[in-house]
Order: sequence, then structure tokens, then C-alpha cells
Amino acid sequence: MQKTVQKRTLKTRARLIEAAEGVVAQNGYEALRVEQVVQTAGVAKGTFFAHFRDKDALMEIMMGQRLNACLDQAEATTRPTTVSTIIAALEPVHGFMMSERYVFDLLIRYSGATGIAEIGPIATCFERYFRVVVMWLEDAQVRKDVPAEMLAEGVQAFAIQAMSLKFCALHSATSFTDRLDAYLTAWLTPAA
Amino acid sequence: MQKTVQKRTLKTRARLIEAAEGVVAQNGYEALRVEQVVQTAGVAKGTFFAHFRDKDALMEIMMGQRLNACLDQAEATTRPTTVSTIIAALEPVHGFMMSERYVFDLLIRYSGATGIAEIGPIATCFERYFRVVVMWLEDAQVRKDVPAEMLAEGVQAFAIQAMSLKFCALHSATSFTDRLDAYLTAWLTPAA
DNA sequence: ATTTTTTATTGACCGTGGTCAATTTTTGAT
DNA sequence: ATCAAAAATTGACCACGGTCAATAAAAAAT
Repeated sequence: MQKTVQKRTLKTRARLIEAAEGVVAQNGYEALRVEQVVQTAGVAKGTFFAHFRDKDALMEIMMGQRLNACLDQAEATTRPTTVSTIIAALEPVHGFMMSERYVFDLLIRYSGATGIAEIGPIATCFERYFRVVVMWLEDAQVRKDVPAEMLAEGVQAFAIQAMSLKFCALHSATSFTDRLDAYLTAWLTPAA
Repeated sequence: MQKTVQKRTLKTRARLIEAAEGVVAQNGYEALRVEQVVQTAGVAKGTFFAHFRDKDALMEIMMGQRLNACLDQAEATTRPTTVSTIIAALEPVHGFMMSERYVFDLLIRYSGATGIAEIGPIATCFERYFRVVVMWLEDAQVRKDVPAEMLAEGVQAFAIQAMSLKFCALHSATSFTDRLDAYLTAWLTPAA
């Protein structure tokens, strides 16, 4: 009982994603409407949902691609060993995450797997972010009383916290980079 | 040009919130439908939106109340001075935050003020959480090389991280409390 | 009291995400 | 080539949050 995939399926799917990417390029992620995507792609609405569970599933795919590209960039830098170089290396990733509030919210919501064995593109990206940071930290000038894995989880937590505060009217005084720098210095190289 | 508020307004608003609370008590937050709330309250749909900007605004009010009650509980404990007692004191708060995935997501989304001078009930609660933890940390057995304010922001960040991972299929092995304990020990009382 | 102005309520209507039985297209067997 | 089974597509339809011009009720002015 194999379910053969027709080549037209792949074509339709590609057309949908292409159309969606065009819409996003023009108006951003938040303004994307399924109706506009299917019209641009020249298919019926039902077709969209035959290809993607829901609108968020398409968002996950598109944002996952962008995130992976940003992570490629991050990994292409010379291996950072200090707090400030780590932050600099992650700049493309964080930049995209903060590009739109809608993007940030959606990324956070899907950063963990939603169901059992149901790990989506965004959760995968967060896992990759984590692994990259672990790798960097393993031979960086940081505290060694705690495993690199935990340090990396902390980096992620602090990055999200700094991004959150960036969107927050109350704490908009300090810049994202300055705040993250202070957090990570205290976390990775404690003085007491 | 004062806009006088009629007493019937307050009554209608109270009826709406009461109705909403009943619905939530029965089916949880996620299942709440505006239609059901207005039916229970015996008003028209338009009235709902004359009282609350949108459905989320009502959610914010209800969750804010619950959160404040949890924070009252937290503050009623004998002032915690160690990592484990801090975690224990915050248990009611974290418990509510993790009670439903929908609740967690919404809280995170509104944890920062959404607009300038537009600080809502949930953001206020997060501010209170922060203040309470600062107060505790000020005379707790923790590192002093970093201001208590930053330590408290870290506590919040790690708590959110631990809650996120709790909802995540990948990392469900470690319990929330154990994970948060490890985080906070490393953050508040570093050994190197 | 009567009129005017302000405030609150109403419900028909809209936008948008999502569903599903019916239809069309493709595939594979004969 | 023909036909039956499987897969993909369609579009009318639904659910639900949210809007707004019309109406009703209350408060203020006369």
C-alpha cells in the first residue's frame, strides 16, 4: 500500500510556496492571506489545505528556510570564542527573529515540538541553534563548572528574553545587543 | 468634556466577565467562544466588543486576575533565600502558567507591553513577578557581582525556558522543577 | 416636562481560516 | 485502448472573531 506521489503534486506545492514567498516579500509575513496565495498560485483554496495542515504550517516552512539560511551564515563565520563575537555571529539569526513581531511570536510558539514525534521546521532550527552554540562554547573562554549544553540553553533563554524586552515599550531604552551582552557576560563568565 | 459612565455599563461588564469565568471554569481558556459568553451574559455580540477591544483583552483581564492571586500566594510565603525555596514559592505562579498551552502562549505574547504607554494586565503581572524576585534576591545567598535586577530578569528567562521545554516533546524527560533548579543554581550561585 | 446631547446596545454583516463531499486527473492492471 | 482504483483538486460551505450604522436608553440642558 504505497501512496504514490504524483509529480503534479510537487509542482503545485512549489507554486504555492513560491506564491507565498512573493506575497511575503511584498507585504511581510503578518499580512499574508491564504486567499491571495492561492489566487497568485492559480489554485483553489482547498488545495492549499491539502498541502499544508494550516496557514501556520506554511509559515513554519518559510520561516524555517530563512532561519536555516541565517544559521548557515552564522556557521560560516570564524568560530567565535568570546561573548561579543558570539553575539556578532548570531546577529543574522536574531535579526530575522526580530524583523516582525508576528514572526517573533510565531517562532516562539513553535520553538518546541508541538506533539509527540511532531517536530516541525522551526523546532528543528532551534535545535540547530542550540547545537551550534554548544559547539562554540566547548572551546570558548567560558566557565567550565557547568556543561556546555546547559550554557547553550541559557544563551537561548537570554536571547529570547532580550528580544522580548526589545519589543516591550517599557524597556526599550537599552539596545538589544547591549542587553544581551550584559546577560551573557554574567552567565558565561561569572566573577563570583 | 468628561465622559460619564453609566452604572449599567459596569453591570454589563461585570456580567460579561462573570459569564466568561463560568465558561472558563467549565471548559478551560482555549475553548472559550465569544458567542457563548454573550449568550450566557444575555447581551448582543457587539456589546462584548464595546467593553473589550478584542477577545484577547478579556483573556488578559481574567488571566491577570488569576496571576495576581498566585503572586499573592507567593508573597505570603516566608521569604525564600535559597534556589529551592524560591522555586517552591513561585510554584503557584508557574503552575498556572503551565496549566494550558494556550495560557502559556498568550501570557508570553502579552508579557511585554504591546504599545507605547499601553501596558496591559499581563505585562503588569510580569513586572510584579520581577519586583518580587528582586526583593527576595536582595538578601538571599546569591552572587553579588551582578545587580539583583539582572538576576531577576535571568530567573524569569530561565523559568520561561524551563516551561517551554516542558511543553516540548523532545525534552520531556527532565521535570520542570529539576530543570529550573539546575538553571537557577548555575545562574545564582556559580562555582567558577 | 420637553428637548438635546451623550452614552450604551443591538444584530446584520464582513473577513478570513479551515472543511469536505463531489469531481477531475493520474496511475496501473488487463 | 479500456477500465478500476488511487490521488489530487475544486468550490460551496461553516465557524468564529470582529465592525458599524441604526436604535434605545440615560443624562444634561432648556
